[in-house]
Amino acid sequence: MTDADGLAALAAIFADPTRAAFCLALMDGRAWTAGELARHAGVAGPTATGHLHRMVDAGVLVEHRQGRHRYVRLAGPQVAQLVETLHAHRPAGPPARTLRAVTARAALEAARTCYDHLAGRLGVAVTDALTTTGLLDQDNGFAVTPAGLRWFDREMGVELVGRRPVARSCIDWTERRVHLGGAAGAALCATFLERRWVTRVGTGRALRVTDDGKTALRNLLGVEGLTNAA
Amino acid sequence: MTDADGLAALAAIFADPTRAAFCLALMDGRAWTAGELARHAGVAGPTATGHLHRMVDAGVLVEHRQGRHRYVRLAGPQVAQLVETLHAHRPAGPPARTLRAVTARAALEAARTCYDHLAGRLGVAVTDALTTTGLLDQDNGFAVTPAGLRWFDREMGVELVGRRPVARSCIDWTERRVHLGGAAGAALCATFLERRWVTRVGTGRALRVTDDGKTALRNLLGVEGLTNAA
DNA sequence: GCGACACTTCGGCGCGGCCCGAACCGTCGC
DNA sequence: GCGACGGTTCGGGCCGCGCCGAAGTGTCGC
Repeated sequence: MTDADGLAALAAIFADPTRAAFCLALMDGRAWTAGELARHAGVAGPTATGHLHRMVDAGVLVEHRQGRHRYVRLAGPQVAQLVETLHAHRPAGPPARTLRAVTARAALEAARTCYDHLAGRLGVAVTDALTTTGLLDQDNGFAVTPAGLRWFDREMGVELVGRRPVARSCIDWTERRVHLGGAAGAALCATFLERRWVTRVGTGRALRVTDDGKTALRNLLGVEGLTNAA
Repeated sequence: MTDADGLAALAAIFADPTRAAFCLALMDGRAWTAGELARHAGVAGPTATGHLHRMVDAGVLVEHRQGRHRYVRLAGPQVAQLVETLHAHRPAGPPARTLRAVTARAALEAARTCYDHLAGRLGVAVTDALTTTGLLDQDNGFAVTPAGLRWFDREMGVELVGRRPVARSCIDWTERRVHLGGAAGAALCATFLERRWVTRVGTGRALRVTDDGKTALRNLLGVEGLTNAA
């Protein structure tokens, strides 16, 4: 019976619309302040404080106090994956009605971050391109080939060593296909942002591929025809 | 915001200890009657009825009425996987204290069903043995090799054709390793039960490997030293 | 120091969920 | 038919949770 209690306690963390909104916002992998989350979810300060306490106690979030700010972020990739899984299995709601919602959805489908790596059509396209030479599908994830290691080192300036798993697969919420996560995915995403091949749109998870980025993706990976959101 | 609502609504289904207990019980892949579930979870009839209605409406369970009985089972492998994921990520409770709980846990760790296929040390051992010849680790699951297809046909008397995915990987809750799910895993489990290589222990998910089973596993797959629960 | 600000604690309100007992409805066995 | 039985519906009690406004604490900028 205690097993069921534990499962229920974990599920309860995500079973409130406000806490779920926090989680989805934090899926961009960044640390948000309590106030930002409160405004994002449309609740008052005290309400956000209570939720954050509960989520930190449950180990779903970690906090980092700095001056008068309280930053929180997802506790790790396992949590991000759990959120993504729940998100993918959630009953499909009615399609978006307002223009604002439609364009936001389209932007997310085109390109976004999934915790700390690339997702959406962009993420899947990049992963597919890498799979031809640098990645091997493997038990429960990807393995980076020696050629892939060299590619990351030369083209991305990232040496993939040490901590495991270096590559993890993540099922995409909109595409329903796997894309690259893990340390390699995070490094890729960080490099793309650093070189301004992609830029964040607004405050959410959506990304926009820059002109430089389109050129680079075509030359480096042969990825074509990435359309932005309408 | 509607995204968060959907995620929360799905999580809420699992956020009650009684419903969670139902889900864990149903993880044996069989159909249970409302009364069985009520007794198992220690609640009264009306309470179980209410929960089952809610879970069926949410699409987590499917029901099948037969005479004065109402049978329910998990709606599909996706739901089973979601439950298994939540179960794996749940905060580790205090270790079992009573002798009864310890032996029950040990039995589950040794061998059990995971929805409709084999799990625990038995499931992992069988999967490992098959991986040497009959299975290939692959993107998001396993692929059955031609040799594997022949093996299933000749040794198990099962022709794996048609519906996909024929093989799926499932992360084990106790072993933290992948094991064989999908149609192939289900066929394997069904054959093992049919030939009485394994038998169900009590009413739960636990399995016991029979003497016949030990012999067969050693001869067929070279799997040794499967110990039963204490 | 002294406001402005981010966050927290406290108290209280109201909704919704979980649970049960009692009564009701269909099915099964005789 | 007529009990026994599985399941359901109804009604009501209860507790927990989510929410906020007001007041308090610590930090930053001047």
